Amino acid sequence: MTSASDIHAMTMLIRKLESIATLSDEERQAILSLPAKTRVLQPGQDIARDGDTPSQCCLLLDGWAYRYKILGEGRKQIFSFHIPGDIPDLQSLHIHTMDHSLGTLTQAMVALIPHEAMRELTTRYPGIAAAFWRDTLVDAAIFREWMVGMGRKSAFGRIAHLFCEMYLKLEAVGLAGEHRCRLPITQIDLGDALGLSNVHVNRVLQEMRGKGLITLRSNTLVIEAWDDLIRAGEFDPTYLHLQKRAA
Amino acid sequence: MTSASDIHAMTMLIRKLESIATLSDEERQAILSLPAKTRVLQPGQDIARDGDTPSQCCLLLDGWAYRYKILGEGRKQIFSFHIPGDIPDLQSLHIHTMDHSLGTLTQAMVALIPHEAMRELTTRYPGIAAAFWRDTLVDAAIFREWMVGMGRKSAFGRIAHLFCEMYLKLEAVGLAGEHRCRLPITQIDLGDALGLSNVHVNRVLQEMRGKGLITLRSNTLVIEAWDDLIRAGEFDPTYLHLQKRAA
DNA sequence: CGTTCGTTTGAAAAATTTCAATGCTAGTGG
DNA sequence: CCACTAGCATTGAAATTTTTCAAACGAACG
Repeated sequence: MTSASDIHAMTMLIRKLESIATLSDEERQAILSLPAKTRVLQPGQDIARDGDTPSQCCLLLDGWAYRYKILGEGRKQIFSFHIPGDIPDLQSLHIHTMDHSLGTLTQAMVALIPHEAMRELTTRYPGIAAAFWRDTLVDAAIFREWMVGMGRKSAFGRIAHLFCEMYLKLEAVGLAGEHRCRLPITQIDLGDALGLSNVHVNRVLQEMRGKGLITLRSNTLVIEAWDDLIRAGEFDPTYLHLQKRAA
Repeated sequence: MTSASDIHAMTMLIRKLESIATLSDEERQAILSLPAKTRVLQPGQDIARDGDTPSQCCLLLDGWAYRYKILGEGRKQIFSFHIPGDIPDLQSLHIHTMDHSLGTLTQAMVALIPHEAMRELTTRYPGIAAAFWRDTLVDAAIFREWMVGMGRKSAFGRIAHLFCEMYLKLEAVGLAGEHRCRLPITQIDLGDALGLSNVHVNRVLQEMRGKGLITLRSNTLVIEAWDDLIRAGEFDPTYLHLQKRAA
């Protein structure tokens, strides 16, 4: 189970875990020997659906994914955006029925790891279990931060906050720098994530551009005024619980 | 460390864990021998504060607690309400810095369990670790459901949904029945939890009363029309991941 | 070159907040 | 036992934010 792409897959996972936890050599080795099948997925494809009972976890190697739930009357709520290194459905290891869906935003490469292998690994290495557990806890901390936005911040503040968050998450795995990153999220998605209409998102983005805070064109975000953006979003990176701070 | 109240404490914890997971006899025994100190707290007292680095977990034995974060200009976001059996700061076991606060809503009795003891227990019993992990995952599932409300539901739907959720959570630990439960949450708290002004909460509650859905007086909630309330809140209990369904 | 999907614009409508005052109730001290 | 207070609930009116609707525009793709 160690084809070239599988080794790449597990290296990616180790990098991600080490951005939020510490691993021993033995633990790293154990992760490297996890079995996995890699797959390439098209944009807009579902990886797991609300109501499913998956038997494997999905490690995102390349591209973007997102978690969401469809309500009636065309309403949709997006819970999170995921980038390479993430295991967006890690929770399925202990929560057997999906209470939301997971899909791709872009073309994506994923590694599928059987739950059974993950359970063996976590049973045998409590330190790895703790690292995975911690990952799901950071996930929850991000949910809380989004709740703060949806509950108590203006549309402007919410969008600003999301931009700061995505930039730092990307930077932590080496996919962003110089206040510039890829952001393959439509204004409709942005609205569905932040609880806004796409029309309003559009207007707020224009306002942000007008104030010289950002540039956002063809899926590329450039943060022109980091400090101002942070202030507008009342952003404090503590909740990301990154080991090496990158703000 | 096995005074009468400590045994009561761990029995409470076992009951809670068994509402969402399955434990073996040996695991139950191990939990019963956890060390703990019980404390009585006054209403409105903080158990842990944003920025703290706690060294123990708090098992709620009696009374209500809640998690929240204070923003500037009098804004506040409440993330969750907690009832007996919950460990509201279980996450502190793997996330060392609090990114929000935990306080009491009513007078409360808590059992404090050192992190060290929790770590030993979870290292030695992967099944218990999995149960605790699962508990934090359900916690996250509830956050997601609140996000759906704040992002995509009307004030009416959000409040209805919260009432359904709290009722089922209480019922699962034997603290509610016959569509009636205690609810020591002010209209201000309700607003801070759901992202609404207290004034608007008040108006929506009147509307709910007018429609004969609920009665809410002196901290007691009576759900007069369960089916209608579920429909209004678009409530589906799947996300609570209770073992014994109680809807 | 025609679709399709996403962005942009304007105008009107709706939900919700804010402000400011008043009422209510339980607990406190006299 | 009663007045007093603090915290919560309620009300009305005006202001604001955000949504909805409807249409036009633009870029990418086959």
